[in-house]
Amino acid sequence: MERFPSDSARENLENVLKQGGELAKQLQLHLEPQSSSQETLFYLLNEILNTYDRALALLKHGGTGGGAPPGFGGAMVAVMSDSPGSPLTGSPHSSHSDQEDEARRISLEKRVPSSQLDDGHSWRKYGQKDILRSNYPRGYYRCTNGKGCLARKQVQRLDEDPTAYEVTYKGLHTCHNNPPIPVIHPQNELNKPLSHGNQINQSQQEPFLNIQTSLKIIGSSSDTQDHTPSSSNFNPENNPIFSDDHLLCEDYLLDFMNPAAPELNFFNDY
DNA sequence: CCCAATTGACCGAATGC
DNA sequence: GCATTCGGTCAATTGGG
Repeated sequence: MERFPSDSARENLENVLKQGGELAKQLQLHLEPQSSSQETLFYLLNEILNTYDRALALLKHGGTGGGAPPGFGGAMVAVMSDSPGSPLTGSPHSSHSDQEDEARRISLEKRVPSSQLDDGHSWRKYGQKDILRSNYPRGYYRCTNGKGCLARKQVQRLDEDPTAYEVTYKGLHTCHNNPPIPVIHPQNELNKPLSHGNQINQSQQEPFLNIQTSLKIIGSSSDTQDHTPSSSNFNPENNPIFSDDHLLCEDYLLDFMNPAAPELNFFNDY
C-alpha cells in the first residue's frame, strides 16, 4: 500500500499541515493575556480545525490505509464509523467521492442558547421530525452557502432547558473547503474581516463563536465534542440568553490543548 | 414569481424477538 | 432471520416577500 498516490498529494498534505502549524503559532501569540479578543481566538481555532480537517481528508483520500497520525485523529470533529458504506445520510450511492463521504461523516454536537443559533451560515430547513422521548421536534437544516455543500445540522430544543438547543453539525462545509489563511494582526482583531456584510467568510467563524458546553465525538466511541452553531436564518424564538460564551470558549480552549486529552492535541507534533 | 418553511411519505438502519 | 420502530431525507404544497 503506497502512502500517497502521488507526490502532489503528499505536498498538499504537507502544506495543509504547515498551515495548521502557522495558525497554531498565531493562536499561541493571541493567547497572551489581553492581546486579542475572543473572536480572534475562535477565528484562529476554527481555521486550525479547518486545516486539520483538510489534512485528515487528504490523509484518507491519499490512501494511507487508515492511519491518521496520532495526536489529532478525530479531534474536534468526529469521523463517523468508518464502515465503508456507512451512509450517514442515507445515500450509499457509489457516485459519491471518498472526499464527499468523508465530508459527510464529520459530526459535531453542542448546546447553545436560542440566540446563538445564528452562526453566520445560511441554512435551509428541509425537514422536521418528532423524536422519541423528546418533547420537541428536531429540525433538519442544510447549508445553502454553496451549491452542493455537504454541511448539515440538526437543531433540537432541550427538554430540560427549553431556552437552549442542541445543535449537531454533520458534514463539512464544502462550500468553503479551502479558505485562504488570513494574516492575523493581534492588535487589529481580525474581527474586521469577519464583520462586514452578511456574507462573511463564515467558514472561519462557524462553530467556534458560541460554544456552550462539551464537545462530543460522535464516533464509535463514547466521547463527544461540542462545537458550535448558529445560523443566520433561523431563530426559533426570542429567548433571553446567558452570554457567557467566554467561559465556555475558554473551557473549550483548555480542552483543546489539554495534554490529558490526546485526541485534542493538535499541536503535539509541532 | 421566487424562495423558504411545512409536512406527510418513504427508505434504511437499528433493535428486539 | 424477520418484523417493528425510529431517525433522516425527499418532495409536494403552501405562504411570504
